[in-house]
Amino acid sequence: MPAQDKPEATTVTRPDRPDDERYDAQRVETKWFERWQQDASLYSAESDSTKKKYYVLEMLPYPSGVLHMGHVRNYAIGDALARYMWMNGYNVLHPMGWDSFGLPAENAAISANVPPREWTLRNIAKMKAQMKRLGFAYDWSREVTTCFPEYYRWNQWFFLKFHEKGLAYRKKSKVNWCPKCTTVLANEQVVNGRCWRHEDTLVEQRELEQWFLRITNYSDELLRDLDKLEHWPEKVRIMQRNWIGRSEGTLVDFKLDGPAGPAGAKISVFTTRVDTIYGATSVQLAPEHPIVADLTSTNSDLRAKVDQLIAEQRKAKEIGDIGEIEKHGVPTGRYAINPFNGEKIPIWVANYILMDYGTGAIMSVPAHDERDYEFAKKYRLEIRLVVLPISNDPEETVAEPPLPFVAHEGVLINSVPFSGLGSADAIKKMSAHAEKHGFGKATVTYRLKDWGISRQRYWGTPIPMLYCEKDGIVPVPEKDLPVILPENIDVTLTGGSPLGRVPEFVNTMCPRCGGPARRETDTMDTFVDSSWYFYRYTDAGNDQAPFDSKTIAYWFPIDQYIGGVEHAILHLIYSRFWTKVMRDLGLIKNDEPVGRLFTQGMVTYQGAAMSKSRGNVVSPDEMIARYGADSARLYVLFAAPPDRDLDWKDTGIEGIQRFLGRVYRFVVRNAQPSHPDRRRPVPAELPPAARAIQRKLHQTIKRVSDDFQGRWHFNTCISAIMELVNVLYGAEEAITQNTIPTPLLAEVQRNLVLLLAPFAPYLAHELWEMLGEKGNLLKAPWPKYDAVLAKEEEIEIPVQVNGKLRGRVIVPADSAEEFVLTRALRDEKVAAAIAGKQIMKKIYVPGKLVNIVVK
RNA sequence: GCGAAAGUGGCGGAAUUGGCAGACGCACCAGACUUAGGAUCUGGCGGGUAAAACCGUGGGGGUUCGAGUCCCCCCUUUCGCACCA
Repeated sequence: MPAQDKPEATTVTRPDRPDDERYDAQRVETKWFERWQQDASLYSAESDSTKKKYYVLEMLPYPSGVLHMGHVRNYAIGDALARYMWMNGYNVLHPMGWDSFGLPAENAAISANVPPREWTLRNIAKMKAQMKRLGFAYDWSREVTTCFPEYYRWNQWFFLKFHEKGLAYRKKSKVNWCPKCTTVLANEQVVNGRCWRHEDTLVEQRELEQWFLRITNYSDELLRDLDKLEHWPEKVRIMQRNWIGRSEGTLVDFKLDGPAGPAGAKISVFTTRVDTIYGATSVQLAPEHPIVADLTSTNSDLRAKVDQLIAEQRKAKEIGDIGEIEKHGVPTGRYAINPFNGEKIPIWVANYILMDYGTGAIMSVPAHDERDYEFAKKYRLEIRLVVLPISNDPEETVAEPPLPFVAHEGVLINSVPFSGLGSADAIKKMSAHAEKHGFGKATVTYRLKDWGISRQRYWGTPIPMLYCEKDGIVPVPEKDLPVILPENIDVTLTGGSPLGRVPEFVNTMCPRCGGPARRETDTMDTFVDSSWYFYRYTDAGNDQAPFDSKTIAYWFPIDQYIGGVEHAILHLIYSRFWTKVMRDLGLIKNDEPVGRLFTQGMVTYQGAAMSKSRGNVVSPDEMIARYGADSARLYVLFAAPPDRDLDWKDTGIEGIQRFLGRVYRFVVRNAQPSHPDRRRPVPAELPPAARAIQRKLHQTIKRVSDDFQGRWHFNTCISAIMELVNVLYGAEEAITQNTIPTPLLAEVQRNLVLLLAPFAPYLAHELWEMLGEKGNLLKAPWPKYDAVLAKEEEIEIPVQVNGKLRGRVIVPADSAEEFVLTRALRDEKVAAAIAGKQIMKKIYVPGKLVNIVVK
């Protein structure tokens, strides 16, 4: 509207932009938030659907009470994918739940005097409200809350099944104890000798009776099936492979020379290089090896030295660098007999031998092992060469290799009757020999140990076991499940399992003999809860079974699982184990729970992980209040590719807000919801300005669609949409002059909204309505691009001379090589660059570039 | 020590298959509109030069008509593993 048409402008304060063109995120988001609230089944997965299914899952959070930006990023990725799949016609399962057992609730009870259940439920309510406000499309009818008896009774049920199959057992052993958690930890929960929740707290070793799950029965399968997980990040697979730590080798028994103590008369040694056994010049024991106790029982001087070694090992573990420890050892004065050659070799105790790997004893072969070499040098032990490098030339006499010679390919010497054999061959034959003579065998060891699940804490699933004086350990009968976690108990006292102080809980009756029995008072590790929760989503209300097998067959495996890499070992290996056990129980058919895994990067602020103690926490609530949920979501997707770490910048989100404002304004200005032509086909012949818009539109649809299918670089998707919007703004003049046909203008706006829908659902819904569209945008069909329309008619070809850019020519896209080269040579700057020189070669890369090589 | 990933303007990042390095955004600069601008729009924005030339993807070498991209060596950062016998 021309300025002279509004004479009152001098007196009235008037924004340049009418209010209805300004994007008010709060107004729009509140409006849709309220509408979405009213439809509880909006995001429900269909049961008995004939559609193709898509199960997209984000790792369920611990209900700490507040979402952080890492959550927002995780869920924004999943939500975009879920919405994209809905728009592509899939039956999408996109659930959410709460990993709601665990220590923080108990600690809150102690510090704030709020019962754990109350504290937890309050937090869940807060976080759920935040999730809803962020517009995440979850099927809340399937919500799983692990601290509810409806859920944890199935933990107990599974435990009984595991127990029946011999996969749950009780044993006394050294276990990891965190003094701050005042409970036991699984091996997976110990990081560099410290508690995974308390970086500053050293884990102690305690001897306790504990329940274990026999994950080691599945070591091999867990390892083998990693190869099937081709859509998992290589990094995670490597971490799991390392954790399982499979190692092939040979067990060899060395007889103890002289009198034996209670620990026995032989020392079993594990080695991967039995081919070097003729070079063994000592046996080295871990300081905590049981035989060491025998050997030192009459020698207090030696005992003191061994204790010193134990202390050194502990200290090194505490510092977290057992690898750096100075090698130390003491001779015991006793000898062991090498069963291969009958040789007597000295027994030492050394601080670099670990009790928890292999057998806690090794044969020391200084000539062929770096550590043994270092040790032997230090203590002047014999170094005997028994393997030579393979020579390529059989005539050549092989020189002695530099020591230690650790290559795995070699030829045995000094090892009659095995001399002359190659190492690999020798290992097989010598293992067989040991087995035949009863002093050893080929074997496989794993680093993976059974999963200790007992926790001496209150806020967890009670382990459904009883102790009867007469019948011993008795499982709670299935019909008596769930064993309810008592409420209103005082968890503030310390020392022992809190449940042990609740007589009503502890004292019960033995189901076998009717006599008095005591309940198990430990609770389960919370990783039990998260090992199978995603199965429960498929049938969350089932009170007859954990789930329905047929429904699982439809939904599993999970198509896309998204979460932080910090669970690469813990949660993800336990989940795989649980799946395999459930399969063997006949409950499910799939071998693996997760088809595709995506690990998103961390969200940092000022270069560091956000944490309350650092005071660098960016609050999603504050971002929503300032910029709106769409902006916050779009920004976390735009600022970096999702697999990379993202450093939060407040100015960045402002740019996103501006962009959404531009989109909004464009549609407000150009929407023609009741124009009769808006649904008509776009004419085949278009003026150049219109054709440019059409071309850009189809290019953008292609780019965004391709990224969803492929590499998930949502940052570039969003860039592409920004480019489209920039083109539209560039065409504003053409639009006001009516050069852009209405069908095209309507189509480009519809598609723009559709492209934005997975990322910025609030704005997209608002604009969808503004465009006069009646159908639900959530399931509106994803736009298709036309490759022909996306193609440029004319392209600009850069022309290089000797690889340097000298000019450009504009040619029709389908020009022949001949034509392009002719035009290139005719270019002024190019002609100047080759003047007086001889053309050696002319290269034309179709549609890309020309390079003229001259001399 | 072993393994993996990464290193590109002032910043986040793009360049998907060996083919115009710096898309898109932030910051900054200029202009327009304005009583005003922390709104909006338009333009500029690797270094260098009057303009060119020229130089630029951690460093060095190589392959190629052509290298951010492939190969070799080295440096740095992050992550994982770490006396695993």
